[in-house]
Amino acid sequence: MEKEHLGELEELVLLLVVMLKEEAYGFAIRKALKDQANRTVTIGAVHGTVNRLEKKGFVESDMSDATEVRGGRRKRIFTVTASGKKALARSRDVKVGLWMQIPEFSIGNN
Amino acid sequence: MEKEHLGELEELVLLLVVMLKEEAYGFAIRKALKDQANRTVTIGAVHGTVNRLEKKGFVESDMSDATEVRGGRRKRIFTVTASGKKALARSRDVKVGLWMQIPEFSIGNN
DNA sequence: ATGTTTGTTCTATAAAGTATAACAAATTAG
DNA sequence: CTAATTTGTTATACTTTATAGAACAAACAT
Repeated sequence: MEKEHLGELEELVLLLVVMLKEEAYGFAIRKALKDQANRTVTIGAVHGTVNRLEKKGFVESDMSDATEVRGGRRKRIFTVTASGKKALARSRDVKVGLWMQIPEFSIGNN
Repeated sequence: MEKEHLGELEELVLLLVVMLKEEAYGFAIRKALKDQANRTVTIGAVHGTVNRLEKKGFVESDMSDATEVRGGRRKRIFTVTASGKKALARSRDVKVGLWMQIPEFSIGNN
């Protein structure tokens, strides 16, 4: 329990997978990235990232049934694993720990 | 004001540069990384990172005078720039914003 | 049946992160 | 004085993450 840290985009994507729940698939993640994190990336970047996260065991994926939306084909839905949640909590704790030691950056400020 | 985001190690190193103040040089950053962030990296990794941060304008550096410590040669001291502080604040705001939307990860929990 | 929409997969390149070795200056021991 | 030791930075090579774009696939509409 010391290795495996999340890259910067990996962390954002993983957080959004948690937030999006049953709606966590490529395009939706990309949209959330833009809306919620002000981060514009291509769809290829998103899929590359979730694939990496899956290989690391931080998410799992399953194909959904197709919806009855225009064109709506099957989606690959991602869900966070227990290991993924731990990685997120660790990353958060490290950063919060550092911020708290810097008055200028303590949460709430600025 | 939208581009230029910090990598994961870049963010930690930049935060430590802020914390270490006049003691922010290669070896000290590496030690703080281990003590404060539980992150073990080689000294080459640290220097590569601060060099990148300097190229991006997030830190500046100056050679200090040699100290009277055994072997103590001149150190390259890094200081955060206004632009670096903004990048840190932005990164923090994005993450705090996401965490707050996820009860499970809201600060204080876990 | 063919075009449009919604979505994933593939491939290539750039940027970030890691490890190791080479180099440099100051200190101390002989 | 000069060798070895300590404290530190630079250089180089390699792997992993991040980015972009195009190719591909299925469902729906006409």
